[in-house]
Amino acid sequence: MAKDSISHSVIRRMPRYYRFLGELERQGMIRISSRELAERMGLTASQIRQDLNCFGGFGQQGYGYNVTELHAQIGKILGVHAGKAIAQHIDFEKRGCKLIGIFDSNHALCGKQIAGVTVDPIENLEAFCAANHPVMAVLCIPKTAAHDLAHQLVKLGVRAFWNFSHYDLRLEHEQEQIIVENVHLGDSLMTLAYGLQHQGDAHE
Amino acid sequence: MAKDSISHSVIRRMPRYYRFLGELERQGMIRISSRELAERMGLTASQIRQDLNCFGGFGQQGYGYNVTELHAQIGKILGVHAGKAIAQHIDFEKRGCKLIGIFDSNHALCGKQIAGVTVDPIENLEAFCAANHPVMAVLCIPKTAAHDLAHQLVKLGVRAFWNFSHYDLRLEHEQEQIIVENVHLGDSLMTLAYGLQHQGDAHE
DNA sequence: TAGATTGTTAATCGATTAACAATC
DNA sequence: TAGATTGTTAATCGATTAACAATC
Repeated sequence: MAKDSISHSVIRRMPRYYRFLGELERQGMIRISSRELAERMGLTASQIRQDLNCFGGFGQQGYGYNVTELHAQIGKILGVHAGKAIAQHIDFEKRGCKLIGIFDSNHALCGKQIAGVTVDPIENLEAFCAANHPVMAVLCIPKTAAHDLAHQLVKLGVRAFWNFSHYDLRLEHEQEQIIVENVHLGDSLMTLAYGLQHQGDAHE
Repeated sequence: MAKDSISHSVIRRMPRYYRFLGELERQGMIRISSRELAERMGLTASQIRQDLNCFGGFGQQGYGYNVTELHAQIGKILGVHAGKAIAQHIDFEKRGCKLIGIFDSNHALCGKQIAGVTVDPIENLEAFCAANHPVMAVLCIPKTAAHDLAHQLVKLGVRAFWNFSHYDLRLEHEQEQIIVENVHLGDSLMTLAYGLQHQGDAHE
């Protein structure tokens, strides 16, 4: 049975299960045991069973898990709707989202097409939100602008932020909860650089 | 005193300390206590002191930490060399790295400039590596190509991978350790979408 | 010196792993 | 039925927090 509240570490692992199961399904695999999935993913079988049982008993004793069904179940949990695999790098639709507008303050970019969407001047943002009620915003802007723009967007009804500015967004709203995923690619790069520098430090 | 091996959770937090301290320094702050830094970063003072003491005692009892010094120390730990703030979104130099080559299999893109570097056809990759000995590679390619290209790059001497393909790279090398930072923006987006769907689930 | 705040040890908490009864 | 493998409880491990003596 689904628990009251799922820990963040569990949720963060779900998309990875989703990816692996999608791949296995594509390869024609019908069933898989927690032991084998664990091997492939570099986890323990226990952990996989624990994780999945946060959401429900998707397996069958003596058999394992049906790949297609488990993939679909996790897709449902994560809110992935049926969607065509169209776009390029980040396939929004495949992940249950639809890219409906792109804005830039640099007018030289406006009018150009990105992933099938025309770039609009930032001045049109307010009218666009009033007309289309977007629920999520992707911020790829300098950190100096991130705070103000995010607050403006909250006023315009945006409730989720995928934030790539080098700034830790923390947003409040009286009525509703605002959710933020801060990506920080710079931090990721520095973590990698640290590893590079300390390569071979660990004896053994 | 620096510990033998630092846990990954600690290392992942260091770039964030680095960012915050850089900002505080820029604002002219001279000293800061673990308590105040904790408040600003949304952590506990204990955790900050524990984290920093993995690398050494940078503070002073009764005083706190010198912002500039601590920032510099963490920069040193993370391997950030002096570097001019030039490029746009990901400022490699600011993070101790230098972008020296970009390759694409799409010949239409070759010849164009990105962040001051000319895009080369992928066919030139091998000659480029022989001449320049790059130590890190950033992979923004379809997952079908990631595995093979990464192995080719290991043969060409690359020892660190910043991997954006939707594929979990795991690389081995007899002599040297290969380090990989798998980014998975798709997973990040799905985590966000989950939160959006379950907004307000948590009572209170 | 007295007050503040670190560095560090001990206690707590949460997440991962192990074990095993339930059951397909 | 016997074998396999889950779902779930208990044990372990690691990370975070609390406490406090050291000391600036």
